[in-house]
Amino acid sequence: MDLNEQQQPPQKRNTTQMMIAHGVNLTKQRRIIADVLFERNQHVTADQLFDLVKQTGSRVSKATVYNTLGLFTRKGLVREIFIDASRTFYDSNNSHHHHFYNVDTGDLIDIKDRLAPHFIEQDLPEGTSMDIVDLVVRVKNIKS
Amino acid sequence: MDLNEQQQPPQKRNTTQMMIAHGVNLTKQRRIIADVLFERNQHVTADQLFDLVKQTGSRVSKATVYNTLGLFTRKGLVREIFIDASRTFYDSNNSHHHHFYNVDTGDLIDIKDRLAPHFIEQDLPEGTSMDIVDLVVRVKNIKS
DNA sequence: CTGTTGCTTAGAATAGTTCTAAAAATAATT
DNA sequence: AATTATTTTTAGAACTATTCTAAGCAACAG
Ligand SMILES: [Mn+2]
Ligand SMILES: [Mn+2]
Ligand SMILES: [Zn+2]
Ligand SMILES: [Zn+2]
Repeated sequence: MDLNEQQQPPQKRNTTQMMIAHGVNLTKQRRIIADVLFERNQHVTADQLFDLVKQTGSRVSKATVYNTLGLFTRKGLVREIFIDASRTFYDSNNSHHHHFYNVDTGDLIDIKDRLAPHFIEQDLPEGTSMDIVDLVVRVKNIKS
Repeated sequence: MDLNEQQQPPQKRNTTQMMIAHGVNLTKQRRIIADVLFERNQHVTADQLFDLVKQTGSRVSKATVYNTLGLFTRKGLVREIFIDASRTFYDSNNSHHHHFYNVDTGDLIDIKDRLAPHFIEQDLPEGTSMDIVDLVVRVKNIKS
């Protein structure tokens, strides 16, 4: 339902370095957002992230949270995951991996290995059965 | 951008039979919608389907289009494909397959075979390169 | 008929997201 | 430093896909 802890050990990342490496200009608000977002591997909605920032005592507008998530996505710092029309998650773990989404609980958790879809069924989370495999390969035009 | 023709030959399907087989009660509006939707394999948004129905001269409310697509989805007649927060497509081909989505053109086309994601790169549509593979395995709780 | 249930409908409401336009911060230039 | 240009933030309005509401209609059973 809410934030989903990840299995990987939470290695503290240098958010300043990350932003510079990806060509993101540093600002006060972006630092705050990045620090909260990359504190650990997690899947958060824009609204959840907005709340998390608030909980640290810092004040960042919701518009900036959206703007920053969009920027981070374009720059490759985070991955957008579209679960349905009203559930967009941002994945602070930008490495290549896929997800289990539990339609009953709303849990969104990582698939550890790059398993072929046909073999995933063997490794479902405890107490769950396969619902639907949604694979969308997004391609882009080769710029000429 | 708009409706994407599919590669498969459009075999006319008996929509009445389909609905009965899936436990959908027959109504005037559901027949109209099913006839338009299953006329061929296609990926349509609710709004596009609403327009298509209008073009046949029949009048069905937008609410009923949404209700019917929801019902058809629950009964397994169609598949929902969530491309992003404002793009939900309904696939009139409910057989197990995946999709290429072109982020530049908006084209949504079928992936013919059940390829493992790692081998898909070899078979991209002409003039496109891989953007992102979005695989979400939806699981559900085993009811006790 | 009469009541019950299921279905359709218009329009209102919801909610996630984007837009707008102005202020603030930051950087560049003289 | 002072001025100018650029970027960023912000509150709130606007947008839009979808869902909800509540009333009417259709089908059907008793
Ligand atoms: Mn909240
Ligand atoms: Mn339209
Ligand atoms: Zn993840
Ligand atoms: Zn398809």
